Amino acid sequence: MTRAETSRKTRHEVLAEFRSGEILAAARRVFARRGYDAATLDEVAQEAGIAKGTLYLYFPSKEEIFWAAVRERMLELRQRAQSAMRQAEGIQARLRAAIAVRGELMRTDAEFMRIYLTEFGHLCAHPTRYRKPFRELYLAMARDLAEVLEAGMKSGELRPGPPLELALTLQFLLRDCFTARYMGVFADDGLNLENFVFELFWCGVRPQSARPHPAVKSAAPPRRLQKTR
Amino acid sequence: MTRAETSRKTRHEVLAEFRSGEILAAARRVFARRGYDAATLDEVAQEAGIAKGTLYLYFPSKEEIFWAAVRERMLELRQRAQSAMRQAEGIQARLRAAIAVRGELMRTDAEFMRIYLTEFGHLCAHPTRYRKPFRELYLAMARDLAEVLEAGMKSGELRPGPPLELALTLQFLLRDCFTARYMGVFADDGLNLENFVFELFWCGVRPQSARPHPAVKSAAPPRRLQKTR
DNA sequence: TATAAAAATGACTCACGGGTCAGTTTTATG
DNA sequence: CATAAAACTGACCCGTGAGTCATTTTTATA
Repeated sequence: MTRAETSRKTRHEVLAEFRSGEILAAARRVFARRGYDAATLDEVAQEAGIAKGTLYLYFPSKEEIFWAAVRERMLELRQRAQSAMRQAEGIQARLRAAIAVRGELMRTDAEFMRIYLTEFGHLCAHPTRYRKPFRELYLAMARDLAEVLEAGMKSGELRPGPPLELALTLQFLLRDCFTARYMGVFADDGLNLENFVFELFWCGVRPQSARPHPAVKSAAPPRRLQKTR
Repeated sequence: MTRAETSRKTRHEVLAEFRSGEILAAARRVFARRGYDAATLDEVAQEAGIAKGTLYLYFPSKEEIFWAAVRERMLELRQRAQSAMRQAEGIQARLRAAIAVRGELMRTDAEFMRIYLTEFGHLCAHPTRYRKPFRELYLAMARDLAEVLEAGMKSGELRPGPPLELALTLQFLLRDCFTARYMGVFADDGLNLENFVFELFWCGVRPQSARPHPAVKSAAPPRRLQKTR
């Protein structure tokens, strides 16, 4: 076997990869619509335009399909966040970059977002085969952030605190605020979510100057409590 | 029918209420262990020490049992939070009181906490019969908090900002941090969760004095990144 | 104690969906 | 084109669990 042959993917492998990708995309749509438990593999197969049996040529079980669909996106997210943070300079810019990458994903991949938002609790808490790898990936992203925070604390740009816990907190805030926006609880306009989260994380709510919370457009007065919607 | 008769509960009603309570408590234990979907009514009945058919004398469906079990505790939580906030004086004390009440529930009712943490996403997002009332109750609690925040903004104790969004954010933070603690991701010692959340919400992470983040015990140095556990 | 009403029971039904596999179609090869 | 291998199909199998109801047990009453 030549070098070229070992490094190049065979026609079969390329096709298999393509098909897997299609299946995972279809799966994300269905899991987003129904949630993990209510989703059926019949529906996933239909969505992917193949027969149910074919799913089992590419994946061994429903659980594996789900986890593969989620992992794919999480790995991408981590990659992008890492490189965005590396490119930025200074603690503020790095945090904003990390936030922006997550915001970007939320905006562009509604299916993944919905899965992430609704299944997060189960992903973390219930003893499925994929709980451990999920936690590890989630924690790894938090650790990437925590390194930035820790560097900021050393340089004096941040006040000292527990870096990993603060990093997790920031990840939580982002997920939650996007959930809330998605659910229609957060105002749809006049509130830049990424800015809102950054500002809160950075400054908190107490008054330190006459400057208003920058999440509010200066034109608009502080919003009044809104009715349920 | 005399006045006394209309206001007093009959023996039958008292017993029925007691039995319902037992069922809901058993249901909370089972839903906490298994999650909504994996929980079976056979197990709930066994846990309650009754036959499955008996469940249906008190509740019409699995969904209703679940929602009744959750609602009961959420209503209690709201009551307690309201009265705690009313008793406290000043914005700081009121926020701390609201946090303390939630922390207290998390500490004393592990079953409810686990349900709340793991099913939150589904509760919010999926079109079940109980989604709307759940959202309303959750939002109502946020609005209670938001009123306090808004008063603080008017009095200048807080910088201006969107009150409902900030209130929701605080609720999110609390749930998430308790989830993290519960999952063993947050440090088990040296980190007072209620204090940590309050401080972050109040001050953010940027340096404003030499004072370290009070969430860290002064004796302990800032914690290093920890390995997955 | 006799008897009727209320409460409780648990075996049963039935729809559902994950997973299988014998049979069919497509593709690769000589 | 012939033939074998690979890919795909979907009807079927089977465990599961929500919800039912004929029967039994308990309670209230006269």
